[in-house]
Amino acid sequence: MSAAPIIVEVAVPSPLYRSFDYRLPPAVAAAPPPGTRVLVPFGRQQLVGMVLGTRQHSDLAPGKLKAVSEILDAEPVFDPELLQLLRWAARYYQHPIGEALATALPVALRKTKPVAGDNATVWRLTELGREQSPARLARAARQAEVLEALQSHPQGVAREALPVPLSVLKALQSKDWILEVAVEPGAPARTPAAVPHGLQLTKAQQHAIDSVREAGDQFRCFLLEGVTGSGKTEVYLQLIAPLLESGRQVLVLVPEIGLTPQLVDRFRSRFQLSICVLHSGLGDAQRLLAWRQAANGQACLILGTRSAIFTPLKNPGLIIVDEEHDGSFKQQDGLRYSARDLAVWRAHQLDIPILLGSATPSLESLYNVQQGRYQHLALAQRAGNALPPHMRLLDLRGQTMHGLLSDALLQTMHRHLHNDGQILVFLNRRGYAPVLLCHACGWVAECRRCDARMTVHRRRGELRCHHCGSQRPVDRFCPACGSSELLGIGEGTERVEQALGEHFAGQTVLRIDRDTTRRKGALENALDAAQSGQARILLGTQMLAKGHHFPGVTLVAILDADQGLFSTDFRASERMAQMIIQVAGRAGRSDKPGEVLIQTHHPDHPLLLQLVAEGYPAFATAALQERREAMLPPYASMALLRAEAAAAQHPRTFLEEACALAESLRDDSVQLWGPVTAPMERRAGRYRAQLLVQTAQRAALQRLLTAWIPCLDSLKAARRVRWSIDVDPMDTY
DNA sequence: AGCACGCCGACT
DNA sequence: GTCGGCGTGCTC
Repeated sequence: MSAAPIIVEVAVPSPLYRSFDYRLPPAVAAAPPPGTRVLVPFGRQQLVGMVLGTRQHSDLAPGKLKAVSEILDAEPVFDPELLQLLRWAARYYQHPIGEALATALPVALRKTKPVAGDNATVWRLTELGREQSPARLARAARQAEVLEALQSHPQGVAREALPVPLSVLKALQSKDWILEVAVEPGAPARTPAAVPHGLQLTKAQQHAIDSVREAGDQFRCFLLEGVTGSGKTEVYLQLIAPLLESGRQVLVLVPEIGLTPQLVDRFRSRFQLSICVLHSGLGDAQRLLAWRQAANGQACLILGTRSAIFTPLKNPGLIIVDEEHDGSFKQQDGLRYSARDLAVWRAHQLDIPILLGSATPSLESLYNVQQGRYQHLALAQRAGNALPPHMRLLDLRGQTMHGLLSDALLQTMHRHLHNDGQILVFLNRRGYAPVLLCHACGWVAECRRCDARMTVHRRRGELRCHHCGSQRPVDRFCPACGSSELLGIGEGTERVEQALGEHFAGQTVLRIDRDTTRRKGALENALDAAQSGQARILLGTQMLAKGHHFPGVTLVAILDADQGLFSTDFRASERMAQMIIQVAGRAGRSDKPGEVLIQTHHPDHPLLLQLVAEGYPAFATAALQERREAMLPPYASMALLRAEAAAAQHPRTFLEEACALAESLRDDSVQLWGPVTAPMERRAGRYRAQLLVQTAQRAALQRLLTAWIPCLDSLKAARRVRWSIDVDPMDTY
C-alpha cells in the first residue's frame, strides 16, 4: 500500500472543460466515493463540486493542491451508472463536465443543502380528520387544501410536498385532524393495479405487450407506432403493472405539454400508489423530495418531462418515452441533450427494455428500425369501432377566400354543423400573425430589439413581439408620416375568430390559445366546454393538437399547411406532417367518422399528397429517402456552433476564427458550412450567426468536436461573444 | 462564469 | 492625489 495522500478528482461548476484535483483534509481517512458532493475552494470562492474519482498522482505539484473543505454527502447523490451517463453526455454534447453534472442535480442540491436522510416523516389524516369535509373549511382555504391532499393520499404526504406554512399544519394538528408519522425507509406503498373490467385489448396491443415483456430484463429498444386512438397508453399501463407489482421502478418521459392533469389522473387512477410527477411547477423542496423517493425506491412510477431522465432509480425495470418525436425532448440551452437519446443510452446501460411511443415517429427512430437497432411494433387500428378520419386536400388556388377561410371550407363546416357535428379549426399561428400597417406610407410596426414585425393584439390594444416578448401600445398615428390610417393586416386567431363569428352567427366559437388560457384554470374550463360539445366550433393553435380528446369533433380544418413545405429547415416537412396527423387525430374518435380538410396552395406537393393518400408511414419512407439522397440526418451527423453579441461583426469574426481552426482539425469527411448570419439576425437586441458542421461519419464529428470546442474560449474573438455548441440540433436554419 | 489584477481618465 | 472603467488571466 502506498502512503501517498489520496487525491480526489472533482468536477467544479464552471465553464471549463476539465476537472480539478484536491487533497483530502487531514481528518478524513477514506476518500468519498464518486458521485459525492464536496465543498471545495476554487479561486477565491467556495463551490459545490462533485467527486469523479480518486487518483494516486496529480499533474500539479503536491504543494499547489488545495484541500476539500467539506464532504457534503454521506452517500453519493449520483450512483455510478448515472455518473457514467452524465460523463458520457458531457462529452457527447460538448459541455463542461462540472456544469453538466450541476444541471442534472435538483436545484436544492446545487448548494450545500443536505439531501436529508431516510428518517423522513409524512403527514397523515387521523380518524377524526377522515370524517371532515374540506368544503366546510371555506374560511380556511389552505387548511382545506391540506385536507384534500391528505384525503387523496391516505399513505401520507411529506412536509415538502405540502406547499403551506407550518402554521397551517399545526392548526390542523391542534384540532386532532392530522398527525405526523415516521415513514418506513425504502418501503414503497404498493397496492395492486386496478385493471378496468371489460377491457378488451386489440391483437396488436397484445402483441406489443407480449413483445416487450419477452425482452424481460434485457436491453431492447421498441418503437411503438400507434395511430391516434389505438390505445398506446393502455399498452404502457399494462406493461407497467406487473413491474410495479414485482417492485421494479418505471420511468415515463412525456413532452412538456404532454404532462397534463388528464394523463396524470389516468396513471393515478390505475395505480393506487405514490407516483412521482416531475412537472415544471414543482418547487425546489418538492423536487428534491421526488428525487429522493425515486432514489430510495419509495416511488415506483416516475412521470416527468425531459429532465426526469436524470432521476436516480433504485431498481429500474422499464423506460417509456411517450410522443418520442416531440421536439421538447431536446434541451435548447446549456447541456443541449436529447432526453430521448439519453433514455435509450440509459436503458442500454441498465440493461432494461425501453419503449418509444408515437403516432408519428421521428425519422431518426424509423431509421433505427430500418437498421435493425429498434424493434417496430405497430398499432394500426383505432381501439373500439372508431374509424380513421378521412383526409382531403383543399386546393386554395382560385378559391374565394374569406380571410383564411375558403368557400369550400365554409360549406363543409355548415354541413357538419347541420349534422350536429363539432368542428376543430386549427391555425398554426407562426407567420400568420397580424401586423400593423400604415395605409398612407406603407410603414410596418417592427420590434425595436428584433428583426421581426410586431403582432397586433386587438383585444388588449397592444403590439407584441413573439420573439422577445416585448410589448407596447398600438400606435394611433404612423411614426413615419403621421397618418392615422393604421390597419391590422393579416390573419391571427383573433381575426379568424371574428370571421367565424360572422359566418356562423348563433354558434358558440371557442378560441383556445396562449392568450385565452393564460389565466389559471382557463384551459381546464375551455377543455370542459369543448369536450361537453357545448362549444360547436373550436378554434385553436398548437395547444389543441396534442393529447386532448374531443369525442364530438367530426371535422378538423387545417387552415394553412403550406409553411412547412418550402422552409429552409430540412426538418420542416417532417414537423408539418406530424402536426397534420396529430391534429387530424382529434377527429372522429368515437362512433362518428371524422373528416379532415387541409387548405393548401400546393395540392401537388409530393410529400403532402403522399401523407394524405397513404398516411404517415408512407410519407416517412419517402421523406427518409429524400434525406438519404441529400445526405442529411439521420444519414449524416450535425453540430451547430452559434454565436451572438450586441454588435453584428463580433459573432462573424468569432465564427470565422473558429472555422479556420476547425479547418485545420477536420478530416476529409467533415464539411463546414458558413459562417452565416441567422435568418432573423437580431433577436432581443443581439446579433446572431452560426456555423454548421456536417459529416457522414459520426465518429469523425466527435473527434473534431473534442479537439476543437475546448479551444474556442482561447480565441481572441471569444471574449466578445456568447457562443454555444449544439450537437444533433433540432433547428439548423 | 466569477473574481482578481492592472493600467489609464474625471473627481473629491 | 484617488475611484473606477473593462481588458487579461487564472481557477487544483
